Amino acid sequence: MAKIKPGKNASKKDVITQKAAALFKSKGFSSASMRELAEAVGVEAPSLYNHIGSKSELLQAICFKVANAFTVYLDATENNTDNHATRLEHIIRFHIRMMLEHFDEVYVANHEWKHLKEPYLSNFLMQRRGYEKRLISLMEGGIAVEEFKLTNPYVAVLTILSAVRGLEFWQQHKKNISSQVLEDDMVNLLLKGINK
Amino acid sequence: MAKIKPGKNASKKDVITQKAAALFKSKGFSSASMRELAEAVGVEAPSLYNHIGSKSELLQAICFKVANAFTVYLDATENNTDNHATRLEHIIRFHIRMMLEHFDEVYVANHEWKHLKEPYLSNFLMQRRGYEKRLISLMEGGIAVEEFKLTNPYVAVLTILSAVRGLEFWQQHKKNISSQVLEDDMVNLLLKGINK
DNA sequence: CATAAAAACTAATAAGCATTAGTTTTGCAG
DNA sequence: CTGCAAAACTAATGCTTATTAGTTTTTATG
Repeated sequence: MAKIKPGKNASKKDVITQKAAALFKSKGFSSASMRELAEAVGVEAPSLYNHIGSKSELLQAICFKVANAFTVYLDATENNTDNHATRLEHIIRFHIRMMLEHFDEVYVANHEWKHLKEPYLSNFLMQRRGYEKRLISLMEGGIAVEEFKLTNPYVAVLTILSAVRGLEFWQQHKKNISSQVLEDDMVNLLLKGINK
Repeated sequence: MAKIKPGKNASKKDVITQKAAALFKSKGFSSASMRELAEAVGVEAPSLYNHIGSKSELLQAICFKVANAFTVYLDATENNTDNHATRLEHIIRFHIRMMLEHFDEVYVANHEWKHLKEPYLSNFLMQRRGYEKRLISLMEGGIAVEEFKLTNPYVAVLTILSAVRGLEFWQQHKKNISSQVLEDDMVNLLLKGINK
């Protein structure tokens, strides 16, 4: 039978990982079986193991790809000289676009990280916690120079991250409202509430 | 061996359901086993079936208990004569308190509803969709009478619901910040952004 | 104290799971 | 066109799962 044909830029492993993200999203990591994944890929289950190490490894790849993307963007943001409000806006817009453009993977990283095995679970949580702390620092800095309203920075960061995460529910209505309008509307809503 | 002792107001089934909510929250529905649940209850796994019908039934009970609580509160809210902003504030506060006081069950309803079986899955989604629509109507009404800023009502409702849902991440910091402060801060943040 | 129901127990079933072993097919390099 | 490595296949293993059956213990009632 025919081999899995890799796309132009995607290795076979990448194809499997992408299908896994879609499957883990729709059924959850634990309920998703390797047989189902194999069927989505167009192959028998044991054949997958010519390309990947284990089911867990797929979850790891997805979660850390997402986590690293956010970390890298935040690194870049911290190294520029925009004011706090502008930097925050860029970060929010990046979150929204990640949500819209890499929906399956972001969804899985947000929902299924619990099933990571040690030491990956701890690593993931540490990275996530570090990310939050850096956002909180940005918020505190903006409050200190009076770019943002005086408010609990934890609550503010939570509210913003959670609101953006909520886009996972909006996927269904995608057709009724353009991505750009959605992005602008949500950014406005969040910033006009926090900007002084 | 001793039977499960029901509390003053809680039947044995209620005890099992509460333990199930905690377990489903921490491990996810699919990964949680009836053996683990039995251990948490203090009994052997097959003994659970003297009180419940199946694992699925537990998930149904949890999800619909939560869904019904929200629906009942919204019914009451729609029958009073407060203005739109006040009604919205009450609803937000109710969501926050549900989140803080019935954390396990709300978390499970939010995260594990996917594993409901038909026809319960469809029922749940219909009820949820109906709830969202009623909130959107409230938002549209408030926009029409200029109590709320002119904005996409879908995005506004999404943002509010998602922000409140995000409290599931804040559980850890509970000790550092009182429930009342958290509630007030979050309500302020959400309303000052939406109120004209 | 006797009796009956409720609820616990142990043992067993059947299905599904990720993964490994061993073999055959495919496709590219020389 | 030959040979080798990559990747597919089939078959099998061992484990875990929810749930049922059948039996014994506990609890409440008269």
